[in-house]
Amino acid sequence: MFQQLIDKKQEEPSPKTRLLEAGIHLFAEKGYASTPVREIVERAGVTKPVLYYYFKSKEGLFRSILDEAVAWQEAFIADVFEKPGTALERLIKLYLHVYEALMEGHDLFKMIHMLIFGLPQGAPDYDLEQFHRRMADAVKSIYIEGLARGEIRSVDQDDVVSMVLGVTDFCFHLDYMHPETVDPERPERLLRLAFEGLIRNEKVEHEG
Amino acid sequence: MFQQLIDKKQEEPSPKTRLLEAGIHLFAEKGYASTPVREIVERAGVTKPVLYYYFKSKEGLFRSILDEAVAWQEAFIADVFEKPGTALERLIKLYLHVYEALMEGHDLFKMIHMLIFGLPQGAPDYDLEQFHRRMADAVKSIYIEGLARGEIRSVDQDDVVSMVLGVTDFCFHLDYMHPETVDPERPERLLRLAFEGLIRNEKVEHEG
DNA sequence: GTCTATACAATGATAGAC
DNA sequence: GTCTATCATTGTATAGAC
Repeated sequence: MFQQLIDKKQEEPSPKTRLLEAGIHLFAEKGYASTPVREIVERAGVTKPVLYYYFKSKEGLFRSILDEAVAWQEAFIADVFEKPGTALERLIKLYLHVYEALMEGHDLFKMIHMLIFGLPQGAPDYDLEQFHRRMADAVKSIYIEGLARGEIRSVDQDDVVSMVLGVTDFCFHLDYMHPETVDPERPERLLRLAFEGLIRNEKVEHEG
Repeated sequence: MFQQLIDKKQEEPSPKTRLLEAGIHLFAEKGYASTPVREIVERAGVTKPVLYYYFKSKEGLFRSILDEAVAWQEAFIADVFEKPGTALERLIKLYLHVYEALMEGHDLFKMIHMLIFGLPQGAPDYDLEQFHRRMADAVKSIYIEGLARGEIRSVDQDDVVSMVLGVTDFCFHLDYMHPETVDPERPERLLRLAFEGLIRNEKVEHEG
C-alpha cells in the first residue's frame, strides 16, 4: 500500500501509517459502520487518542484513505494513454494496471469495491462515483480511438463501456468471493471473448 | 413484495408483515449493521417487543427476509426451463424474470445485491452465495443446451457464465446507482452485444 | 399480542496528565 | 505525541403490566 511511500526507510511504520493500514484492513473486512474505533487502534498498536490526534475522527481516517486511492487511480489511468496500442490491447493494459494495483493494495481495493457495490451502509458521504466515472471515461476514450482507427464496430458507446466494466468488475468480484480460485488471466480472456463480437474482421488474434 | 402473499385480503397489513417490509427497506437503504431496531419498529408502526415476539431478534428478522427471497428465486428460475427457446432467448427470458421480480420487490433486491456485492459488513452469516450459484447453474445449463443444439461456439463454460452474469449484474448495479437513467432494455442489448461473438454463424438476428 | 419502562453493553469522542 | 480515565449516546434485548 502507500505506507511505503511515506515510511520509505523506517523499519517500523509510524503510528499514523499503522492506523491507515489498520483502517483499510478493517473497513475492507467488516465495513465502516461495523468497525469500532477500538479495533482499529488495537490493530495499529496505539490508543484511541492517537487516532483522534492524526485524523480528528473515525470519518477523518476514512477520508484520508480514499483521498490517497483517488490519486493512485489517476496515476495509473494516465499511464495507459502514454503508450500506443490497439483498443483491445489498451483495455487489457488498463486491466493489468488495475490488477497490479490490486495486488499491491488488496485491502484498499476490497474496501472501495465494497463501498461502491455495497452502497454506503452508514459510511460517510464521499464521491465514490468518481472511481467509476474515471474508468468509464478511460474505456470510452479507448473505444473512440479504436473506432477512429477502424479497428472496431460502431455500436452504442455506453453499452461498450458497460460490457467492458461489467466483465472486468465481475472478475474482481469473483476474486473477492473466491480468493481460492483466483484466475489472473480471466479478465483478459473475458475481454477477448466479448470483443470477438466487436472486432470488424471475423478473425481474431489469440495470444500464445 | 411478499406481504401481498400473506395479507392478500386485509386492508392494513399485519404488524409482522409491516416489520418485514420495514426491515427490507431499511436493510436495503442503510445495511444491517447501521440499521437500529428502533428505526425498524418506528417505520413499521409498532414497538420493540413486537419485533422480538415475531422474530426473536434482529437477526431473526433478517433471516426470515432472506429465506423468502431464496424461495422466490427458486420459483422463477424453474419457470425459464419450462418453455423452449434458443440459448440467447432463454437468457433474455431469465433476465426478464429477474427484472420483473426486481420491479415487484425493489428493496428486497437492493438488500440482497448489497449483501452479495458489498460483503456481510456485520450482517449475520447467511449462505448468500446460493443466489449466485443458482444463477450460474441456470446460465450454464442454458449454455450447454445451446451448445448441444449447435447454436453456440464452444468456449470455456465458466467464462460464458462470468460474461453473462457480469453484464447483467452490471445493469442492475447501474440501476441502483443511477435510478434516474434506468434503461430496461440495456441488459438485452448487452447480452446480444456479447453474444454476437458467441453465435456460430456471423449473421445475428436483430429484433425489431 | 402488544404496550411502557428499563437493564446493560458497546459505541464515538474528549479532558487532562505526562 | 501519547497515555489513563471517563463522558454522553446509542445499541440490543427483556421484564412485567394489560
